[in-house]
Amino acid sequence: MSDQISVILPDGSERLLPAGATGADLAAAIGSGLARAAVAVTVDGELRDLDRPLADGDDVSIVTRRDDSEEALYALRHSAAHVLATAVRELYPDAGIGFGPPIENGFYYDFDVPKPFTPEDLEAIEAKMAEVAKAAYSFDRSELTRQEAETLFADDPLKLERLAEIPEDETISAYTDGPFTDLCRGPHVPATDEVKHFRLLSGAGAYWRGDETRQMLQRIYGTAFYDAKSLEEHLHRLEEAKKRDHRKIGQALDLFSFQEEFGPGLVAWHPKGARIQMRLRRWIEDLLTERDYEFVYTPHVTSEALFERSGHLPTYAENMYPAMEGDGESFRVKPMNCPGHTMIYAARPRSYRDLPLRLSEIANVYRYERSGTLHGLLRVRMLTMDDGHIFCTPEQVEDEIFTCIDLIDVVMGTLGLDYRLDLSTRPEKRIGDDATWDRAEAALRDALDRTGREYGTDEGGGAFYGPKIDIKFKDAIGREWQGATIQLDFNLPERFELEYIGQDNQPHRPVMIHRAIFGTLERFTGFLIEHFAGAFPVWLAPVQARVLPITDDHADGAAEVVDRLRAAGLEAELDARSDTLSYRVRDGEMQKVPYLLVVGDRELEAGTVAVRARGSDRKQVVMPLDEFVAKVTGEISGRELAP
RNA sequence: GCUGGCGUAGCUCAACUGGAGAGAGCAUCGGAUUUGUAAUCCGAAGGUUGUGGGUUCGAGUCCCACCGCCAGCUCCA
Repeated sequence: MSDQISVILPDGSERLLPAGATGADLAAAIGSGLARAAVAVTVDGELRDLDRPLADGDDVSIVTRRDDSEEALYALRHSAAHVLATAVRELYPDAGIGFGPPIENGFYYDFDVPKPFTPEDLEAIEAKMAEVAKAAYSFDRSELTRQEAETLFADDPLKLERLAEIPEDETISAYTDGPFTDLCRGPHVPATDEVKHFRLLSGAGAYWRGDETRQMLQRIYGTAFYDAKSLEEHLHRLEEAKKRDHRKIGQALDLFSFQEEFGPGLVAWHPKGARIQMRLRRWIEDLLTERDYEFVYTPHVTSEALFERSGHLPTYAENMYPAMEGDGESFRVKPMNCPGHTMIYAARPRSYRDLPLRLSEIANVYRYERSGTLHGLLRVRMLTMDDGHIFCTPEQVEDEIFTCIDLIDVVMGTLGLDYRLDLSTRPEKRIGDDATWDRAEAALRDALDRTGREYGTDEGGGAFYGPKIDIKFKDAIGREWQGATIQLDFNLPERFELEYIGQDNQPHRPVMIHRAIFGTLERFTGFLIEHFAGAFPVWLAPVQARVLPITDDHADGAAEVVDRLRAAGLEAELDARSDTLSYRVRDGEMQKVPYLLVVGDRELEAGTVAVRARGSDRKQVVMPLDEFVAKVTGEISGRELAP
């Protein structure tokens, strides 16, 4: 064995190091500044501790606390989780130790303790963490035999369980920081004093291994950064996100309500919220009409037999409202539209000439979601799907998928949203033969390739009845949302024995595509509220213009302006309250009205309006009323992101 | 569904360790004011303290059950 090794740096250059040199040694060899900033390394793309030896030929990159990379934060937060566990063990020596991974924006750790942590407990733990951090314990890695590990964690049943699952050929490692040792794959920052800027955020119950049949542990969530400013910014973002909460804004703007009298998860759309719904609905209906969809209506309550046949009752019953009885028969409220649409397909013989048959129904469906999962508009029990099903030949799948993605692109583009596509392929448990799956996945891939967009692949993430494409998009503050889905289905055509007569005069089985663009109007509206923080572009805004007469003398003139706006199709209202103009301007701004039109002597004489666009402070533009109408109707018909 | 927390006027929040008729701001209503771009003044009304039991001389406050909401888990559009 040579006494020197050569490693490759990110710029492609090679560096000679003594055999046994570590990442820290490499950093020191490059420069003292780098050595001080280094927290970890990546070797061939894999994140590792700084103090592990490098091997000849390794592709090494130093991860520093300054580069704010995902890797750097990963190592820090993973270490912060250990600091948390160290602190908890100091305060609660008998606490069982579950998992403590870094997660997006932070970390958590699960503990087995007899009593949940209170906010005061969290404060005490946070204080203890600061002590642990200050003590600057180094994170020491040790590799253990299975035997040693079992001895070491003999008192920790959760760790033993985890240990038993580690494959024979995998190295078992543990990390020690001061008084605490944890079974852990690593890597970590060099020492606990790197964990300076952290905050514990909340505590909550979490099932061991995420399995609801297992015991519940107490999870503590926290976050950590390398510098105080980033931590502050993150906490500030959390505050901002709270202000955007659609439940708060929905209340403030009088868009919708949830009331005990309706029942959990059941939303009542007030007039202003209903306007948003209506705009979205008309928009998607127009888009679908242009794309040769046919609109259908199917019963909201149907015989239970339909859902027996579709397979929903055997597999989906717990998400369905209980049966209601009548004339000795059982009926169910529909949780999905697909069985109904399938029946429409099956209502008469189909020829290949009829295909593709594109059916859409923007209908309310009801799902009996578990009570604990309900969440504002984002998770409800009455939901309005912009549902559609395409029945087509296998050869048509690619074109149809492409058209669906293109439609999504139009919708996302109009709203100014960046999105990404993910293909989910065949899972272990599935129906249909491999040839069918091969063809289906290839069709989805070809359609995705045709878009020219990048897409991710989730191998094995498809539904048992077919592969799918998911759309994820980011909102104004960087949060990712699950949006549209396009799903291939071999199951329902099978169950309902759907057929079409092909060119060869033989019966064939069609492919069914489920797709929703918004997903549900409820969730999508909730998303839009948070994305725009209630300040909708004028085409979506529930009130598009509000007219403010300066004094009572201008009220009649202002009312005429309102009439004129309404005649032009705008949602306009008059605010002739006897409060000061300032007061009414403030109210209009708080109600997020896109345009406030002030009307006084000057305007009435000249036939103009003084336009204050939302958020423009004192800047106002005086323009002829006709010009304003032309401008805004243009913005509305173009669905512009204005003002 | 599970674990924990919370539930006071339309909204946001007060009410000392259980102690007299549960207070305030905003919103609402009435009056005054007639306003030129983010809160004019005065007044009034508004609550069986989520619901139902219980403990107590006395319960918004303590106990139990139920309902709902919130956070998280699980599930998911």
